[in-house]
Amino acid sequence: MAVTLNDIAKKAGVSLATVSLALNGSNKVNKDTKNRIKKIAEELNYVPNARARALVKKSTKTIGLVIPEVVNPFFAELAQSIKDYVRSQDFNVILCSTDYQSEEELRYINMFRSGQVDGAIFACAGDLMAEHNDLIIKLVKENIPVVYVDRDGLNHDLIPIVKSDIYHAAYQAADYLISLGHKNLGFIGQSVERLSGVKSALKNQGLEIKEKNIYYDYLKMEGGYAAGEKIAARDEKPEAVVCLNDEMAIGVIQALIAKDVKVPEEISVVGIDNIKMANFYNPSLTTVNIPVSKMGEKAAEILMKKITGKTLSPKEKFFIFPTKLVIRDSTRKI
Amino acid sequence: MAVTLNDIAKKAGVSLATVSLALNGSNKVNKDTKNRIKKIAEELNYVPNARARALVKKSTKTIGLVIPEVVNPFFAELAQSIKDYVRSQDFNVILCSTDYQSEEELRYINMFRSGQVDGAIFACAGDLMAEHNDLIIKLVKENIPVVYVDRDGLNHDLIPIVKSDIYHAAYQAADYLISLGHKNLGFIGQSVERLSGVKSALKNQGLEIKEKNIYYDYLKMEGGYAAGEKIAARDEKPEAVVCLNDEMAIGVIQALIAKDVKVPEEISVVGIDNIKMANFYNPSLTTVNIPVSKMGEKAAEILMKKITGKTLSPKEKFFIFPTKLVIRDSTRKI
DNA sequence: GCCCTCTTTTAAAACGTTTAAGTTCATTTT
DNA sequence: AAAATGAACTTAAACGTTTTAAAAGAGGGC
Repeated sequence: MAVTLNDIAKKAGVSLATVSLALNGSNKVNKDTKNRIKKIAEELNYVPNARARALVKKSTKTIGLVIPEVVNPFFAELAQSIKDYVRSQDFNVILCSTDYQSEEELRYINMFRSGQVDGAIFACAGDLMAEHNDLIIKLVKENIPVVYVDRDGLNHDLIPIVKSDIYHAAYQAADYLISLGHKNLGFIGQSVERLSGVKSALKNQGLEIKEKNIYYDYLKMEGGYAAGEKIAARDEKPEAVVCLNDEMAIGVIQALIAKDVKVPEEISVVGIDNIKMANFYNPSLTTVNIPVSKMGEKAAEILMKKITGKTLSPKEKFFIFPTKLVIRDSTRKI
Repeated sequence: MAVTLNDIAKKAGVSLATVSLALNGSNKVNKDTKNRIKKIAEELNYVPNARARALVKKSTKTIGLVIPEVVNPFFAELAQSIKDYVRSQDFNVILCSTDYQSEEELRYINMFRSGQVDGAIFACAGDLMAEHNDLIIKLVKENIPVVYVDRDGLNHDLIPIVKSDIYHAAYQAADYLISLGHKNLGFIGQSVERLSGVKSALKNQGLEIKEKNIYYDYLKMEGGYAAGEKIAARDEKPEAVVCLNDEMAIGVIQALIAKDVKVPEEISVVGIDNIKMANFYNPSLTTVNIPVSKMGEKAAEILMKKITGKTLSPKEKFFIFPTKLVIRDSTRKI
């Protein structure tokens, strides 16, 4: 059905090889024949068969992007920026969301091994995925380059990592709250790294976090809401809370407001990420900016370098982005 | 480097065909040899080459999903639901966001023609993309099935369409505002279909929309914010506004609040879509639910039917989902 | 007319599968 | 004992490119 090189060859009265060479712009074929062939290809509405080409070129011009979910502004922005970069190099991205399921990630790893992609980016998947690190290293050894985004791996030579200083982000958030005069802080979410950032900011001022002010809720808005409800129900509340991310922060605020606890008058709330909504929420959200678009772009750039066989600078093997406090209306001075 | 059927064949002392048959579970090969072959394949860590398989099977087990942007809760949810469905059939999705650029869509159409996907879904792209409808029809005739989601096409036999009754959604929104006692309505966004829904709800009550209450701003939060600022600056404001989508509604509310115009006390605002944030915003947003996940799933289901050569019922060629008013706190009775 | 060189074209292998059409050999049928 | 059947396996073509090595042709110099 579809037009092939052979069809063009017959019509042009030349061999298939000449057609291939001509269409790929080889300078070994006569200019006139080249033009004639191109014209015929145009007429016949020829499109090279990507599947056949992939087989011989050993490349699909496609990368895999593994993220927990697209329905999450942070990952959506990451996906967008990665897609934008690779598209500029004529690559495509296969969307691989795992929904935080370990088996799903496994399925993707196996798919990658089959050569359906030329490389892959794995973004922050939580600790449960750590068990796959060995498999991913195997993948890399089988010549499918991988780069990590905000995910811990041991072997930066094999798997470059692009990350933000998430520990420092939490530190900045807590430190700012302390500077506003808050002493009794809370933390919402499960993240060892962030929690320890908060703790060390407190420690620097001779303060501590109370165990009962730590809420290990689910890392989405619903989780934040649940934590907010529990806080609202307490007599003696924390004065300010740091949330794992902006979505949780919004959930917390929404729950507090629903229970008539005023933000920031009664409790200051700060998020992490600086998603777009942080600026449009009411009250607008004080947060720590994570330059996710830049991170995505850098990760894509590094991956493309690996795919095209370029060598990486040491810095590119462990690329860390700074974070920045963004002050808005969900926090106030005591 | 990578293990092939041939390697296994040699090691097992059989022909390559037998190996292929055995691994694909054919019952034409002796049980013992089958097991022996499978064991060897396992030992050698064999993974079938997806590129080679794609060539002979004329299928990549991949579909393309064309959306304007991922960074948009509506499309993110659409993408997620589509991905979930096709994944259950062992397919993958290539993320094709156009950023509302017509040329980008064109590039994707050409990529699809090259056989890199087995089918594609095109989601609501606005009127500027209409020029591609003919090309997309050509694509379908070249045996790449397509289904539209909330996008107008003429030929439902060739291109099935899954949509929500967006006209009715706007009608419901306006009708509800009228029932609350509002007479002087506004509309924000560019959408012929939605605007006419609003107009006809008004007409039914002998009312009309004033031209100066229509704001043709850009369909994102920033656009909503811009419109909200303009409204806040007016002396005689509309009593209530219908927004093209929830994001715009949030932008409008944020601008109004920033200018000390109370929502809903002074102006009622209603959105369309019912994104997750609508429920978590403050005030929570009255909106009209568009069942985007269901739409995505249905579109994926229909596309898979076409890919696997099943015939569609007439209903599936034009599948329309009902919308539903969701009353929250951004509207109030006069 | 012959040898060289240079340009242009072609044949054929390769990529790694799937699968239709054999072949072989043991077993059953007549 | 010859013929038919059937199970188990193999051969080889096919998928549509790319690419290398070889062939063919065109001039040029002697």
